[in-house]
Amino acid sequence: MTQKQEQLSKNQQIVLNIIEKAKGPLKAYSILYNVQKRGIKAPLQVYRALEKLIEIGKIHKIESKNAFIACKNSDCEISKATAFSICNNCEHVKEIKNTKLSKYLSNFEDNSGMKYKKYNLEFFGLCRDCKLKQ
Amino acid sequence: MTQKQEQLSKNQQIVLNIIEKAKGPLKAYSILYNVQKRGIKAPLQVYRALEKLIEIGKIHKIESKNAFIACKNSDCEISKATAFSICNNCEHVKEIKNTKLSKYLSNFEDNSGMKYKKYNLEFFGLCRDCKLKQ
DNA sequence: CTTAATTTGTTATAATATAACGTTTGTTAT
DNA sequence: ATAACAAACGTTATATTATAACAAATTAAG
Repeated sequence: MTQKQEQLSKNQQIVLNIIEKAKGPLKAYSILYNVQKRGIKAPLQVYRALEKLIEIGKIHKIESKNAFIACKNSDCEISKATAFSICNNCEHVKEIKNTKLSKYLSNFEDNSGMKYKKYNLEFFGLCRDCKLKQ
Repeated sequence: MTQKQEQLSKNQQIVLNIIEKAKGPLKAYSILYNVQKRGIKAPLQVYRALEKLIEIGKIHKIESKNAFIACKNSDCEISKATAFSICNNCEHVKEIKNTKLSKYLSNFEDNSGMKYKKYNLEFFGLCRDCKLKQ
């Protein structure tokens, strides 16, 4: 077994647990509220944990929502290529796991010849449930 | 001539002018500072103009930077499909105009069958200048 | 004109995020 | 084991980004 086990610190583990248990993306201050019973008292403690967790690819930030979600893409150890679908109605967010898409985007080059190491894509629309309810 | 000329209000015009003259994306409070000589005094006046300008597709928000940039894509009247390249070093931001890319993304469907009306894509890397300087 | 809708001006405040500082804990090399 | 260094922690204060609420002024449409 060559699986490199990332050793998380206490606060990082607490914050990650909350995010992984959540049904959708969580906002920083909502995380803070949730972890106060576990000893984390200040925003900065949360933000520092979030920063680290993003860095190692355990979570992602949904930029359009300023919210944080656990990575479901087990094979993106350090996640530089992210894509999400976001329902405009119920706000449900799902990480998109699509090899064709990620290959397409990872290999994309614009006319300036600039090659990209990282991208974030956010799709917006209505999820199936919300489409039916309309 | 069926060109629908959007009639902007005074504040909207002021804010748009600043953004169009800028070399890169501007932050809301930087815009505020820049337009105070023209009578706009409060953040809300700026944010309201920004909201409208985004709605009609004159500007876009760069989510990862909380900054606003003029739309260079003259044919996306109401811009629901945006893509940007962002240099991690010099922070230069450029709107990507690439028909293949926008077609690919506009037609993208994930396995849930969800179809998207809107997307925002932000690529990160080193622009040519910064790559050479490294 | 007058009614409705939009935009404005203003004050206050909410929500999101980081600076700066010193302390503690964990890792690595001797 | 311990010195030296790096990473994480705790804490206070503050910076940055964004919206609520309300009344007045302006503009568009019938």
